[in-house]
Amino acid sequence: MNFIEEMRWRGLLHDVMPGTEEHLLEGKRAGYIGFDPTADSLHVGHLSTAMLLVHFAHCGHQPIALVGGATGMVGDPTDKTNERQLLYEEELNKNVAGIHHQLKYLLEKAGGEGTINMVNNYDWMKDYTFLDFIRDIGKHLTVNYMTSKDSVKKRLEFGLSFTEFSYQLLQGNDFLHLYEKHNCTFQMGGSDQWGNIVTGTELIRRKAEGKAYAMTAPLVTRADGSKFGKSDGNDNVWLDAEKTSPYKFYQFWINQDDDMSEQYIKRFTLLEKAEIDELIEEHRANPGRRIVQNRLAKEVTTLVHSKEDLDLAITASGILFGKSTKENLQQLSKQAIQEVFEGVPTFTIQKTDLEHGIEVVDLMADKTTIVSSKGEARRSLKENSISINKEKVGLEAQVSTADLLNDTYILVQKGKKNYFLLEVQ
RNA sequence: GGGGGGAUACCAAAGUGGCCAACUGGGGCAGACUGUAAAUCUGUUGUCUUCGACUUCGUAGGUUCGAAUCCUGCUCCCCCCA
Repeated sequence: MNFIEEMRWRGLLHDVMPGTEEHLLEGKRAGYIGFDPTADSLHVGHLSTAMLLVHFAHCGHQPIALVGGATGMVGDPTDKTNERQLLYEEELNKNVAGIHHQLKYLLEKAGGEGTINMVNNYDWMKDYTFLDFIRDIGKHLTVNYMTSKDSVKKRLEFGLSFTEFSYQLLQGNDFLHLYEKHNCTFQMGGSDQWGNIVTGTELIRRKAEGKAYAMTAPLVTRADGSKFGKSDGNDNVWLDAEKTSPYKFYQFWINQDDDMSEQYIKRFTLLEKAEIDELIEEHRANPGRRIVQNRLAKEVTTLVHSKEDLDLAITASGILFGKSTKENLQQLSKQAIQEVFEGVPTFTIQKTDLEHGIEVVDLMADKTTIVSSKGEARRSLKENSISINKEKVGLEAQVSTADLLNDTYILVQKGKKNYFLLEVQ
């Protein structure tokens, strides 16, 4: 299958070096993407680039995933306005291990065992001495060339340490190394990586007198246009089930608006063009059924987590968003509740607190962190946004042991989408 | 080294002695309408024992019946001249 052609219809082709398509059509090629260990788990932003490798493998090529044990120590200045904080070695090692594991799992699940070649640039950088490096690598590139990169230029005005300035040399050297040792002639990445990638192909041309190719994909943005993930806040969607539960992960995809879901289904699933076209057509004919969102959520949750996690997420979503009532909830067994609400924030409260009834305000503000203050608790009650066991409650409402589901649980809902489970002891 | 300007809630930005828990915009959170969408409209966005009280306007003091607003020290930021 023609990889570039595939990328083109999926809307994943932002920039491509001339001759790349022909080069890839000549036979099986090795291509890589680098991931810096900025956290111990990948997030959806990484997933979008990781999918490039998945598609690459799917088209019959050899994917190489590089974990940046070395580059992570330095920090990529791209899209950073401030100098990056250096990571401690211990934290770095943990991050490398986490990311390594996730990438391997993901790629093998999508492409079969043994499809992925995992490398860590720390392995070839750790014994490289500074002198050797500046003589071997630094000699081939001019500072003029390096400073002309956008990632550097933007920072020159505000300051950029020599450390981060050197980042592109490290990434360039990675490409050179893979070219020489793994016959890797192709690098992919997000569109912000173009500068760093080109440094690599340039280095290969000058030092190894070889020819290497590259392509970048548009960055995934949220509905509001901001870039996914990285270090902004905790609203990131992580691949690690501990950080973002499969249920939440599933909901993330379900909640995408129409435009986004059409983009995402091309990017994040391996479905064929004909099938996707059909889904989109069906969806547009009847948008209320959210066909694309549902399929997207199903595919991605299965890929990243598992079929079992998906089934639970669907069951949970059905109960939470379907027309279920208090009676439905009461019919659930204790075990079913536990399974369905896996990953929903849970608070433990004392049974004695409930015996004589307790004001909902006190319950939410004192016994849990559903709201951050009593003022907020009252406000949300006035706004009519709080439900207990699927029934809206007002300011005066009280909760007692009579409200317990299965003698153990109370389901609190704030707004339409935020659920909390209270477990009585 | 000299001169000038600034620091206000999540962000931006008004307010320059009492009408200020603090205009306005963005963001957030919710409600209505919907399709768990978008757009739109509405409410809300310091804390509490909530028709009232308390704590907030860089920081520490002071003046005053009363200060985000005036004075002094300190810290940090920006600009201009050398």
